[in-house]
Amino acid sequence: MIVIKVNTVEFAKALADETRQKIMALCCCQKLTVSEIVAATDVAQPTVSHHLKILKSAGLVISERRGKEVYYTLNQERLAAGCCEVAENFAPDHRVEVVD
Amino acid sequence: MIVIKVNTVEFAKALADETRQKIMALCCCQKLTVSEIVAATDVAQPTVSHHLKILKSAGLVISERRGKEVYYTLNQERLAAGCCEVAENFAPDHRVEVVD
DNA sequence: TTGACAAATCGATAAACTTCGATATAATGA
DNA sequence: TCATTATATCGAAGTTTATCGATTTGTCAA
Repeated sequence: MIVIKVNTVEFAKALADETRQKIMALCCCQKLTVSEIVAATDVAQPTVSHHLKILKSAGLVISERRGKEVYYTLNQERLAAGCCEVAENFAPDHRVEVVD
Repeated sequence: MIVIKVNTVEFAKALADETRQKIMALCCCQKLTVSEIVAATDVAQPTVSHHLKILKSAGLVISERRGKEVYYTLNQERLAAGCCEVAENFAPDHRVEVVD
């Protein structure tokens, strides 16, 4: 079993924005280009790129260039690990786990 | 079974600060007065009160006045619920649950 | 009711963050 | 090479947030 260590402050900061949560919900189960995310949200392209950068720094999205386009998708494993890490740190009386 | 609905943006914002995470870690398993939290952290009393207010708004701490002092303790149940809510929203392929 | 202590609120300041227009970089096809 | 399209970076403006000193509020005991 692989244990992913997550910096919980960086993790929480990455989540702590409505626009980023929208982006995360969008590319949670699919790969989307920046343009597609821009079209699906109400923010400008540089803003989307900015948020994607923050999410990427936190390890919460994975990117993959295909020609001119870059596809982004949520790193669900990392997200689940972050949630568990937070729960472990602050709610030790409640065992929160990834059940597979 | 009681399902606690958590606003994930407010939840993440409440977590998204190092000082608040320190405070949460401190009063995670015990009741502490504001003075005790001030003594244990490196921040001024008004700052601690400010952070406690944010945590309380998010439902993450419970307070209880006893005479002149106010005791704060982390609401672990709420914290675990928030973690699960985030995981459910953004990592639906990974089942994250509170295991009791 | 007054004095003392704990905690909350106020007000100001500085730092961090979000947003976007303008511009730069990257990739492709003509 | 040049034009075009996609994305990233830059720089500035506006907003939010963290912090703390000063003050207020709440509680109790004398």
